[in-house]
Amino acid sequence: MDIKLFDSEMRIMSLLWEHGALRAQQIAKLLAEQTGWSKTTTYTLLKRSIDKGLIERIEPDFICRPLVTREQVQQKETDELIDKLFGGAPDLLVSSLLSRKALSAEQIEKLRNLIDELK
Amino acid sequence: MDIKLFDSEMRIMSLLWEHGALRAQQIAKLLAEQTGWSKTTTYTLLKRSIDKGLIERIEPDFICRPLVTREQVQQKETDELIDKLFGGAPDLLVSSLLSRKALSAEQIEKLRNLIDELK
DNA sequence: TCAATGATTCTACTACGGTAGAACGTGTGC
DNA sequence: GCACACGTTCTACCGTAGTAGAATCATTGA
Repeated sequence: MDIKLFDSEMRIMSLLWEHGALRAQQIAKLLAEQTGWSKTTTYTLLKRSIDKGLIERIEPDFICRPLVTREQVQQKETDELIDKLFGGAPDLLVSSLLSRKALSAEQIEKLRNLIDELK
Repeated sequence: MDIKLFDSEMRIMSLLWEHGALRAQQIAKLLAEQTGWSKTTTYTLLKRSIDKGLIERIEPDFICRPLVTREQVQQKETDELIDKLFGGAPDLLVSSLLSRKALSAEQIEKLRNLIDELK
């Protein structure tokens, strides 16, 4: 099970993470609204995602259940980014975010509390 | 200038960030050693990177100068990851890293100091 | 029962990243 | 003057993500 997701797969998984398991036809409907995809596009992507082990297909009714969690994907992709661009050092990513003021005062305060708890 | 880099482009840019401007032939030599690429592969990638505006070609001698910095790419890709997987909230990325113990005690201490300085 | 509508699958095109062989150009030592 | 070696460009193949039309299957209202 390859955890790296393409944009199209992310679209589908986001729906599943948000709503839990869904019927294929519902996914097709939602994605048609959200992105304008033809429903056959959605079915093709669903098939590929099932083949990749990202989604389980449950009969009857073509229910789709996610087999990976958002957290797993977050971790995997974050680690890849850190390896690729920050030489494997996660603190460099964090200090980059801090120093370019990507976080609000409240967010920083929350992080400070988090760090205190870790002690 | 599209700042998103593919793996192959990252290889080249990493060399340029590390060494500064380099001659194409040096890049081909280094990458042949590092990755086993044929030199024509390197030249193809160089051409594509130049066309994309990632690299400036300076004559004579086919000097390659990087047109984007590592910091720019770090920022761009970090922001994309945050949008794609953390709902645009950078603090969620950081707290994910903290809570899954991706950082050492010293790294956390450094971050704490960084946060203190920001106050 | 059967036509129509909607669900699902089959098949296939396009664009592009990854890769490199073959060809071409050019300077240099003999 | 020329052969050779190296630098550079041209051209092209492969795999696959993105996309969807056409065909098929199933359900249901008349």
